[in-house]
Amino acid sequence: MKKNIGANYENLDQKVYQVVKEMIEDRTLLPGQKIPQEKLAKEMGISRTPLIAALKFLEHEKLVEVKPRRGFFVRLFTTREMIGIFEIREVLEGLAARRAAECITDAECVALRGVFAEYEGQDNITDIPGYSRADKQFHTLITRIASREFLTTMLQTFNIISLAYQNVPREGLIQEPGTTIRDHLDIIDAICSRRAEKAELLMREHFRKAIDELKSQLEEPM
Amino acid sequence: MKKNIGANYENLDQKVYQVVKEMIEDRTLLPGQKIPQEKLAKEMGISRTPLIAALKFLEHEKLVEVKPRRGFFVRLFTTREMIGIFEIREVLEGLAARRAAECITDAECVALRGVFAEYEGQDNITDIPGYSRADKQFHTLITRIASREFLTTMLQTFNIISLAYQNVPREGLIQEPGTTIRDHLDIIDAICSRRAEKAELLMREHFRKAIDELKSQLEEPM
DNA sequence: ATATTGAATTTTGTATTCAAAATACAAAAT
DNA sequence: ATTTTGTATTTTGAATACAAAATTCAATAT
Repeated sequence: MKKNIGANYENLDQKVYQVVKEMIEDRTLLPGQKIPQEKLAKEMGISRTPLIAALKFLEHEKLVEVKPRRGFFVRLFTTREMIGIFEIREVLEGLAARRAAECITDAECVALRGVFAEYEGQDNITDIPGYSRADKQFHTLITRIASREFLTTMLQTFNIISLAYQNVPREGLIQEPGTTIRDHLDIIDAICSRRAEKAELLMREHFRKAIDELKSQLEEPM
Repeated sequence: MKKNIGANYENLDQKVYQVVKEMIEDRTLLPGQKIPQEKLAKEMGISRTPLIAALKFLEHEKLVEVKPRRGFFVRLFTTREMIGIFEIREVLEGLAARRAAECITDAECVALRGVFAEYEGQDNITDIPGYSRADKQFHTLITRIASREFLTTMLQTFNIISLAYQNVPREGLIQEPGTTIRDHLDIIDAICSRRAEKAELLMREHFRKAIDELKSQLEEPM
């Protein structure tokens, strides 16, 4: 019998990919900035080869952009592009919410309800970083409960893009906590009571509000 | 003044990527098969470096799979995974249909109506390869009319996966032409009459039928 | 002062190299 | 006849090498 010990040996690419992704996420690498290959590779104690492989991955996720013969740059998104991204999140997370409602376990319900527990009933939410983290967790958790491989990969990327977007002081939140908390709790209720159609609908409405907000930030309408 | 001549010099990666993608699409490389790097690179007259870069791209698109320390393999999809892919296509192409209805031009309407023109009224469609090509074009065209950068990239990939799936004799079609032609024409009507909501709804229903068909092919239900 | 030129330097794209791991296969053992 | 072992061969992952392109920056011209 063949044992599978050490069968999935992780290669450097993946590790480097993770690290660079985090550097973009936590704004060690800033949007628009050129990525210094040699320097970064030296810092990480590796050669350019695995770094380039990682950057190619990130290019595909649109977190990084290549300008031929000039190098890799951290992607800078326009509001217009963000609208496109939120339109996709709208339908994809709508799907995730529906799927989650269809297959959530009781234990997962408890976890999901816990995410915003400390903000519930609070009439003026001031802890923006904390709320932002809860927001991110809310979306991640629903995606995970839906447990669809492809969906998860795709949404992880969009989540990062969304939170890295523009408004740094507001920690990436498009709308104010006071406005969104109600939506979040309603969505959680729909999912936990296994109302799939409703969960999808509410999630989509939730995103449409963010899209409207983004659209209002545009000079000319679309 | 600085001229921009040759500014966007294409690098090998992209060309190789295109070529390998086509090899998967036209089944020169078969699902499950290991990709012989040295051999392929030699055939194309390049080194392994750009080939690996291209394969990493394809890995991200899920057309190719890496098993660490054993190489790249053409991805083989299970019916269960295909269901996941079609669920995503359902909502994404629903979005594309809605967007298309919102911004289609008269010229594009003519083009769109042309896609299935030769099959309209035909009571028994026998030209499967031709219909399969029309089907692909239908989806591609709607996506292009919607003109959303991200959406286009993502759907291109799923389209290829879908058409490369299992049933080779049927050219990738999940359902029979006789069943789908009606759907297609209705969707085209909705888009051309600028009924965005309806277009999205119809497109989603269209996909749900394919999903049901796939589900019925499963041993155990989901 | 500003713009232009043209080395010197850095960085990129790709090939080459090399150790470590995987695979193939022949010989020996069960 | 099948399984196991040991060795040769191939392939991978990653570093290094290097020519071509881009950038920098000081010197010169406008």
